[in-house]
Order: sequence, then structure tokens, then C-alpha cells
Amino acid sequence: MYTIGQLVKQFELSRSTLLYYDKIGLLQPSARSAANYRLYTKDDLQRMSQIFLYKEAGLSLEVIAQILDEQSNQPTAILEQRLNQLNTEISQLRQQQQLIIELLGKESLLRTSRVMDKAQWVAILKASGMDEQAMKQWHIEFERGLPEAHQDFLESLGIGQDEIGKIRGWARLE
Amino acid sequence: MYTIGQLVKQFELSRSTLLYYDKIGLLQPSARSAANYRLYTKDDLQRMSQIFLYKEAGLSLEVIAQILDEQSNQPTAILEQRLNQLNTEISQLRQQQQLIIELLGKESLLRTSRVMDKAQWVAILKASGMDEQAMKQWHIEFERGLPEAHQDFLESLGIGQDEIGKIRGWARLE
DNA sequence: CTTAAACTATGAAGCTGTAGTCAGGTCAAA
DNA sequence: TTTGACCTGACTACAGCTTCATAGTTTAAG
Repeated sequence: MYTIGQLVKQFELSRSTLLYYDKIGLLQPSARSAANYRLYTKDDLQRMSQIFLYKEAGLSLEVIAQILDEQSNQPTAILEQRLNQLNTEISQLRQQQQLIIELLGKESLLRTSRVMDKAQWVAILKASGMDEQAMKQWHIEFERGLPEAHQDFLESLGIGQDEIGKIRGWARLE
Repeated sequence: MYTIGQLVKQFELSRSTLLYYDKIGLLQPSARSAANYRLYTKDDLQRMSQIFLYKEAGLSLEVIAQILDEQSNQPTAILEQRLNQLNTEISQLRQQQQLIIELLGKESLLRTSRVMDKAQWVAILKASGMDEQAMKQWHIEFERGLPEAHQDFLESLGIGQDEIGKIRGWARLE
């Protein structure tokens, strides 16, 4: 049996958090002491570590509760959905990066920032021995093996949708 | 003079949002009609589009208000700070992706997901004509030109910090 | 001219996932 | 016995809105 303070230390979260989980029914201690203290069993700990895991994956408490309580629903679908959501979130953040770089007036900052440019990427590939032909081939292979990731990668270089469309177009054809 | 509804259409946001902006003082209409309707001037529109821009960059309303109202503070520093924040946010989301892929049992999903694997990346480079030597050179160039981006990219392939450390280590030396 | 739809107003409460504060009850050790 | 560490429930605050309730105004149709 563990008190609330012990869980707080184990999982490095605040007491308020556990109180809240109790209140919303996500993690309710299996017992109470004579003095009405919350007492968590090993099963509760087990449940808590599941919650922790899913939280790290970015799931909402509501969704976590669904997974844990309605056993019928296997988590696979939910996790896949979250994976998709993550893709859109990341791409939104990348758009924010590109916008800020524009606002800052490009040149000065591109060098210091960790955001890559199309030109910089091409320069690196050239410097490591790739020629035009090899790069074309690289796009083709990328598109064949991981079309979605190809799209994401080009976006991350700040290339516009129109140009991306063209590149992927001819990469698919060959 | 524009009513609140006209702004709603122009900027594609909800009326409640504008009411809220009014309340917190971020965007207060310059005038009111006889019936006490909010009336926005062209200057207000101008201000709104600035707000919109900074919002797209992911700045908080509080920070936006600072930039717009305290003209002394040039936005550069704030934007650079946001750029840094974006890097950590993106890398957190990538960690969530990797975790979910683990939870899903890897193999089945890696093929359909848009997340790249080290193996997949290497396969693409090989298929487009790179050999071991060229890849080594590629790391060296990447590290020399954009060390931070190199780190980010390796992280995005799900490579552990220890291995990343090794790769960047020898890439720096040569 | 009337009436209904479509607009506008104010104010309050709700949402998520915590963090923190309060006044007090409990418990083990010195 | 008294300290001090722990615990209790209940409350407030945060961002950036949304929703709700209630009501006044404008505009177009009939």
C-alpha cells in the first residue's frame, strides 16, 4: 500500500495531479486508511504506469481512460490516429518556423538556426558526392519507399506545395 | 467602418474570438454605433492582420500585445526565442511518434506510417547510389554545415542519443 | 407595416491538465 | 509533548477561447 506522497515521488508528478485523477475517476485508490488517507495498491501502481506511458504518447486523459476501462477497444486504432495527428502537428510547427524565418529577413538567421534550407541540403548532398542524376534517383527511391515521409521532408526544407507536387510527380513516373 | 461580423468573414475566425480580444484589450474597436455595435476602422483591420501574422507564428496573445503596444521592443529577439521553442516542441512530438511506434509493435506499422527509420533512410541512399564512404562524407558535410540540423535529423530517424553522439563525434574529427 | 431572420450586445460559466494555496487533521520521532 | 513532515478537501488560476442565456437592433421578405 502506498500513500499519495509515495506515488508523487515515483512518478514525479504533483499531488494535485493525483487528486485530479481521483476526482475524474482515472485513477482511484483501492483503499483508504483509518484516517481517510488514500492508499494505492500495486494494481493501482500498475495502472498508473500505463497512464504515464500513454500520457508520454500525448494522449488526453479522456482517451487514456477509454483505453484502460473499455477493454473491448484495443488501443491500436487510437494510437494510429494519434500518429496521424502528430504528423499534422509537426508540419504546423514547421510552417511556423518557416514563417518566422521569413519575418526575420532570412539571410542573417538561416545560418544560426537549426532549420534547413533547400540550398543547404543540396549543398551537403553535392559535397558528399551526389550529382544531379543521383539526386533525381534519390527522389525516386524516396517516393517509392516512403511517399508520405518524402512529402514531409520536402516540406521541412521550406519548399512550397507547388514545387513539391512537381518533384513528386516526376519521381512517381520514372 | 466594419462591424464585427465583417471582420469575422475577412479573417475567418469566430465572433467570440473578437469579443475576447476586445475584452483583453488586444484589439478594441475604435468606435461604437448608436446601438452600441462595435465599429472597426481600417487601422483596426491593419492591427488585426498583424495579430493574425504573429498568431500564425505561434506567439501567445500576451506576447503579441507586447510587440504591438510597446514599440520600443523590436520583435526580433522574441521571434528568435520562439524559433528555439519550436525546435524543442518538434523534438518532443518526434519522441511521441517514436514511442507510439514502439507501442504498436514496430514492424507492421513502420511501412504505412510516415515516420522514417534509420534502415529505410539508408536503403534509400544506397538505392540512389551512395556507398558507405559517401554516407560517411555526407555526415561530415552535414555536421560541418548545420550541426544542429544534423542532430535533429538523426533524432527524427529514431536513433538514440548515444549513437548520435558517436556519429557526430567522428564526423567532427575528419 | 409587420414579422422573422440575422445580426448585435453583455455577462457568466465551461473546457484541459495541471499547479498552487488554504486551514486544518494525522502521525512518528525526539 | 511538541515539532515537523505528511495528509485531507476545497478552492483559485492559467490560455484561449466556446457555449449559453438573455436581450436589443437591423434588414429583407411578404
